[in-house]
Order: sequence, then structure tokens, then C-alpha cells
Amino acid sequence: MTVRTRIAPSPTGTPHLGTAYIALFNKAFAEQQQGQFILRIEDSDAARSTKKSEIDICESLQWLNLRWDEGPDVGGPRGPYRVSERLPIYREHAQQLLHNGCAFRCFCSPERLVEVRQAQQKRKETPKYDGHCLGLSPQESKRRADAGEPFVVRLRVPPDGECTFTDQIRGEITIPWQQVDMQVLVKSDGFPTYHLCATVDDHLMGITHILRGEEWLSSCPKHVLLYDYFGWDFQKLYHLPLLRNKDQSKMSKRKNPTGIHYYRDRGYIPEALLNYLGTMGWSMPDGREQFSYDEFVEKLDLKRITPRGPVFDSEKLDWLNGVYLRDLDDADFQNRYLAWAQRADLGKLSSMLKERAERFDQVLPQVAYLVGEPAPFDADSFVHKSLVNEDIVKILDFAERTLDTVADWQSEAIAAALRSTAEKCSFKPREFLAPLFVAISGKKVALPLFDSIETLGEELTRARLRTAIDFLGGISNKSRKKLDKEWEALFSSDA
RNA sequence: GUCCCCUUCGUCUAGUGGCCCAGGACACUGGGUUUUCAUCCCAGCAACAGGGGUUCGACUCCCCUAGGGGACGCCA
Repeated sequence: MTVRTRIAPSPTGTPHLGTAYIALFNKAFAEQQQGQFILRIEDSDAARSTKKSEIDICESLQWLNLRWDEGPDVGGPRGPYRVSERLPIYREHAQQLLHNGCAFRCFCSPERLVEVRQAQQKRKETPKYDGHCLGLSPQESKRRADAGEPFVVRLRVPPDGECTFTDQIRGEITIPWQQVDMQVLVKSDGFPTYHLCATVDDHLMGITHILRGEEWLSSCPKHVLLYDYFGWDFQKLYHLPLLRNKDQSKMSKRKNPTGIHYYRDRGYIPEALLNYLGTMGWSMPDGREQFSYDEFVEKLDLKRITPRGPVFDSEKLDWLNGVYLRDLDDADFQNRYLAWAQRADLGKLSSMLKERAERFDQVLPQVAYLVGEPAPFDADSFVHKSLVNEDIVKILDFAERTLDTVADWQSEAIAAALRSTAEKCSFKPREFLAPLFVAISGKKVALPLFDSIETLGEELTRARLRTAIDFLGGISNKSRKKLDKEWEALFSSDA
């Protein structure tokens, strides 16, 4: 039996480091076993999935050299490799479950579901579906569906007993069925949920080993049940630990740069990043911390994966990247850093740069803070005639939240969003923008703010804002709460 | 709240009952090499969450407590 592994990202945002982490282990293991590594695009959330995100994901995995043997772009014998192109397959399988009584139609309105959930929470019970439509006769169920009443398909779950399965990293795990919700398998728009399509596709695509994030551990019983209902053999499961923030919580963009592009744009080289990711929850038998991807493939032993969630330590990554840079021979180093600095998006700034320069030697200093690190702040970087420290921190924090909502990362959209926030919290645009300018550029004089932000990109911008906030003393839990409230008030008054 | 997972230096980790009064790496501190800086070299700091068992012997096995994390969506 050939080993087949997969990674199934959902194209709903910027490519995440966690995806690269999981991809690395899947790919390396498949390669070691002379099997195949598959990329499947899990675009089962029609509302949030975007083509751009899919392209970004592919591109960032390619940058890391984590190429796939089968996938939406390269095809393969078990395609198609996009959930949205496999709808008839899921429909057929859902039909089968319905037919066997392993699943049932649910006609409950979203409003009712919310009510039920709230009542359960009030009674301190585990929120889950109350089984309202469980008792519908097949005839009744079919009649209502045929009459055009909207419905979802839910998984039938045993009322008692427990589910036992094996995670290859942790051993046997037992979860009471009472804890397991009657999961929606098919949404009212006819799309499958993750649980249905992932299980069906993993089987149909011949996946033999599932290496995925630990967040899936508690939904395993649903997957076990589905495999049981279909009569299929279950894959070997490996739940890799979740990458963590410094405070041990699941790595998130609010607390850490999580986008793969961020690391590329800051000049980490793929070899180093991959190497570092390979030391998260795993170690070489001989303890070596610097190793190439090929060495990783050669020595990878899934049994050596630890279940403990590792904190992503950017300082150690910096050190490792430095080691790699120093190992490059001089010509290589030159080629690579010049290639890195050769950024097409810098071209957009030409008109602004021309106005501000008489010679090329005056151009470089102007873009320095966009291409490289900005000058460090000093005591009076943020001093402002009408703003106190507290205002400035608030502005920086609100700017970060505002930028979160910008879907189209263009200077016009960025400008509009920030201006609107400034107005809402009754700052003059000039006041609101001043601290941002310093936070972004590190200087009092620089290229226009919104264009700088556009060029910097989302994560780099976020990182600068956060650095500035830290420089100003950070945000205590107490003031964080206050800011949350204030933001909430501004935001909801919008509606 | 319920369920599940986890618990070795600040951080990443080695350790699968005696080799461990716990080893390596990052960070930090001190020293050396170097015209500066960086690199490099040397040294130092620093951990088995707590409590019960099991055992001749526990970092390693079991139980409890505590702490951390995750899940509880017509998101994945």
C-alpha cells in the first residue's frame, strides 16, 4: 500500500504558517515513504472562500518548496481536488446516509437553534442540537423536503456509550457520545461541511495517514462514526500540536505574525523557515538543530513528534536564519538578497520617489523603511502637541483593528477605513494619522502614509503598530478591556 | 460550564526505571579573538508543576490536585 498524505486548507484568507507546518510533515512523510502528497482545496464555505486566497496558498507553499503530487493545478487520478467541484459526490454519500438512517434532515430555523443553544448555556449544559427533528418519519421528512422547505442534513449519533480511537502520537482516546453533537453534514445551500467532505474525500483519494492540527482531535468521533457508517477503513491519525503564541494560546495574528508572506517579506529564507518549523514538536535523533529538508525527510520519525504545543520563538528563528545566510557562499548571498529586494510592488512608488529625489542616492534612503527595518523610536518620536500617551496607544490599537477590516489592501481603501475610524472616535484626521505615520516609518518625514501601508502589507504593518505600542508601554489587560468596550461601542453604532 | 489533550531551564528540546544531584540549542551574563560592529571561541546562569502511590530504585509507570491549551458553528 502506498502512503498518501494530504493537506486540505480552506481558501479563506492569508496563507497561515500553521498550514506550512502541517504541510511540511505531510509532504516529508509521503516523500520518505515514496508515496504521494496531495493538495486539496477545502472551499466548502462558499461565502468566505476566494480564488485569491487559493492562489496565495499555492504560491506560498511553492515558495517553501512544499510541492504536491496531486492538486487542483496539477491534476491527478483522484480529482477533482476542489471541494466545490465534487458536490455530486457528497450529495450521493449524504443520500446514502439518509437512506440508511445514519443521518436525518433537520428543518429547524437558525433562530430556533440559537435559542436552544442559549438555553443550554444558561443551564450550564454542553450546547448541542437537541434532536428536535430526529423523530421525523422518513415519509414526513421527504415530503417536507420535496415541498421545498429548507433543511440541513445531520449526523445521527449514538445516544450513549463512548467512542474510542487511536491517535498515533497520544495513544488511545475515549470520548463519550453524549459529548458529540449531531453535526450538520450538508448545509442548506447544499454544500457539505468539512466533516462530510474531508472524510469522504480522504477515503476516495486513498489517503492512508492523516497528519493534521490538534484542533481536530475532539471531532474525531464524528469522523470515526462516518467511516463506520460507510464501512470504510479509517486512516492512521496523527494530531500535531498547535503552534503557540508567547502566552501559550493558539498562534493568532493578533499576537504574532502568522502569514507565510510576512516571513518571506522580512527576508527569511525558505530553507531556514522550514528547518525551524521542523523543530517544532520534533527533534533529530542526534539533537542537531540545523538540518536540510532532505535530511529531515531521511530522519523523520513520526514517533518522535511530541504532543506539547510549542511556542513559536521568533528570536530563535532569527538566529537560525542567520546561520543559513552565513552558510550561503558570497555570490549566492548576493543573488538572493538582490532578488529579495527586487520587489515589483515598489514600482508603484516611482512617481512619489521622483518628486522627492534629484539623484538615485537619495532614493534608497527613502524606501529604506519599506524594504528594511525602520529607525528605532526615541524618546520624542511620538511626542505630540495635543495627544497624550493614552490617546496615541488607543489610536495605534484602533488603527490595527480598522486595518483588520480592510478587504482590499489598496491605499484608497486603507485611507477611507482609517479616516472613518478617526471620525468615529472624534479625532481630527491629522491627529489620528500622526502617530501612525511615526509607527509605520519611524520618521517624521517619509513617503505618504497610506501608500506606505499598502506597500508594507498587512502583517508588516501590524507588526510595526505593535512594536510602537510596546515601545509606548504596551496595553495592560485592564486598558485592553476598556479599549475592547470602546471599540465595540463605535463599531455597533455603525449598524 | 462540559468533554478531550498537554505539563523537563524564560523559550525549543534530549531523556522511554538505574548511564541524570538531568544533556544540547536560542535568549541572557561574563571573558577571549577582531581597527569598530557582527561572526567565531570559551565560561556562567537556569528546569523534571505539586501531592500520593508502584518499585531495591523514578524525569521516566499509575492516581489525584493545580496550571495551560483545544473543542463545543449551516468556519475549517
